Amino acid sequence: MTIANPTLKLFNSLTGRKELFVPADPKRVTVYVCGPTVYDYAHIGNARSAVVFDVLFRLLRDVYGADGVVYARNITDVDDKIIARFQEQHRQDQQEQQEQQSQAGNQTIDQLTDFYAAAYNRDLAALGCLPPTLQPRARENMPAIIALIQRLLDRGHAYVAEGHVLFAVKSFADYGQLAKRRVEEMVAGARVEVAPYKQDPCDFVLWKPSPPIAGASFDSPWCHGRPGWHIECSAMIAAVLGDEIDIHAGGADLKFPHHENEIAQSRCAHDTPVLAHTWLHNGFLTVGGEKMSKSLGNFRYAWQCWRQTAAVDEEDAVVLLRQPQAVRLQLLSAHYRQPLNWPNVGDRGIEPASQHDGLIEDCYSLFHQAGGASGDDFWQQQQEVVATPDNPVRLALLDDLNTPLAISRLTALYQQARGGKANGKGAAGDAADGKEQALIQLLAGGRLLGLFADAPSAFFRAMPAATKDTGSTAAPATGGDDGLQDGQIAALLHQRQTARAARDFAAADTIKQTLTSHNILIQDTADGTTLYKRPHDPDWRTG
RNA sequence: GGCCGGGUGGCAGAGUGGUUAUGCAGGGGCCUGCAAAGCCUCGUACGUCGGUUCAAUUCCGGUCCCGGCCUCCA
Repeated sequence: MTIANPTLKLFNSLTGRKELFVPADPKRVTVYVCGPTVYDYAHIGNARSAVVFDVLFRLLRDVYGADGVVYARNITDVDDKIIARFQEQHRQDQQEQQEQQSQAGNQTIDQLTDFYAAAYNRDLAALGCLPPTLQPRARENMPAIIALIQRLLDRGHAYVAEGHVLFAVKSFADYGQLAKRRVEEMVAGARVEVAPYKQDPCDFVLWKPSPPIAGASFDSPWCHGRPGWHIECSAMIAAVLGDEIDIHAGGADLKFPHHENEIAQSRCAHDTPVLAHTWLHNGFLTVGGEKMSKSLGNFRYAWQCWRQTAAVDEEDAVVLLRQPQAVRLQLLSAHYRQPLNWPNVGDRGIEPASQHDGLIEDCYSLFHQAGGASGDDFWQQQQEVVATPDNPVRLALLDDLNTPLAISRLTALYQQARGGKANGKGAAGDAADGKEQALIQLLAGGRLLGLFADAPSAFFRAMPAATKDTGSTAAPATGGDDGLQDGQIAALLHQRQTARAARDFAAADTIKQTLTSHNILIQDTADGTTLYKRPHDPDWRTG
């Protein structure tokens, strides 16, 4: 595997600088991203993190080869919030006996975590995220977690107090390195939990006692209980990737204390100079300038951004409000380290169309046009296409994942491929060839961003009906099926032609309005024929 | 209080020591009976005050705002 142009630069939170990324082993680049705690659906801000680092995964695969990258994203299925959620659900079920088991009908904690883990993976798949190479779960790694805690005890970095096992922050000189904080400063103005059994206010829990709870408590050498929040990641990283990894990523709010504590645990247990060489942290989604969060209540579930219900039993019955790919592009429309403003939900409760919805559709139109009879031939032939080293989208991503720039480059490739805005310098002879190449690189560049996974025909079949802001108070169209058959449309168009020929424009426009009200778009052409299409059709039909 | 990050045209959002992305919205034009589609085109923005410089939105300093983290959080 040749490594093409391996000049990936990434902003490393650990050093505070943009650095050239150099993996320890180019044949096995190791990446760990903090995954979800599965007690609820992911909101769109959670999805941002996964989407951003999915782009990283794709770029690394491009540079180091698909087999050269190991990407682990955990599932946290042991957590106080999960227990709380389960008990709350249980109470509700008892209160509303007559109600049919709603979303999950989760009888056990196992079922609850499995349910939300599956929902998480499904939402991300819809957003075009590749499955991670590995998806370790906390509960399945309990022996590794316990062994790691024991190791920290043996090495004098942890102690037992009143049934708890605690990490001794004082035993680790570099504590605070990632967050760039000093322990004394934190304690000073601090809101750290000062428990009497802590040797130092900043010490944090590795293991805590718990009464037996099916699926959420475990035996250990110290007491029956469950692990603290941070130890699972340390244990799973070591278990599936190694003691020292190349990249560790997550949301900016995980930097402290979560990642700081991971570093302390892992480095003290393994006696390593770093846990990860490169640390990446993504910024938040904001709503009206405020961080989107569950506690503020200003969040949207990811699925709400493109479908009406979370139910997925019958895919065909699900009404798409928007293309999930367009939601993905919107998530990538700001640089990952910056905050990204998420528009307020409109009166009708649906996500406003983003400014990039049109680009996806336009690109697909080109693929479809290039795709022969089925419309999919081009897309099929280019299944294995990769970006050239100088693909402008690729170059933008190599510079610290500059996705906004990449999107503008995508737009330029689209213009080139379509032959419009003749700023393409390939004016020399091979204009057609240049367009063809641009189209291929448009597809390849888009795939680096995680777009264009669907075949054109499938994409257009799934197109939501036009819900352009018509000011109508009616519910959004539920699919654009309007009862008008092709024959009826042709007849109406014929009538309109006749009226136009007679210069009876009032009659002609009445017919046009009828068609428009049925979501049929029409287009008169220079040769006198009239074309029409429904919003989800890729091509104009002759009428 | 400590530590980060940011203030760019109507909105969103890149970037750069001098030629000033991109998208959305908007204006004008071609085309059209009218539209649609397409094409062409326009808007010279960088919080504020100083400094460095031939030249600063871009570098430095002050200042004013805004956001995040320090507690569960992507």
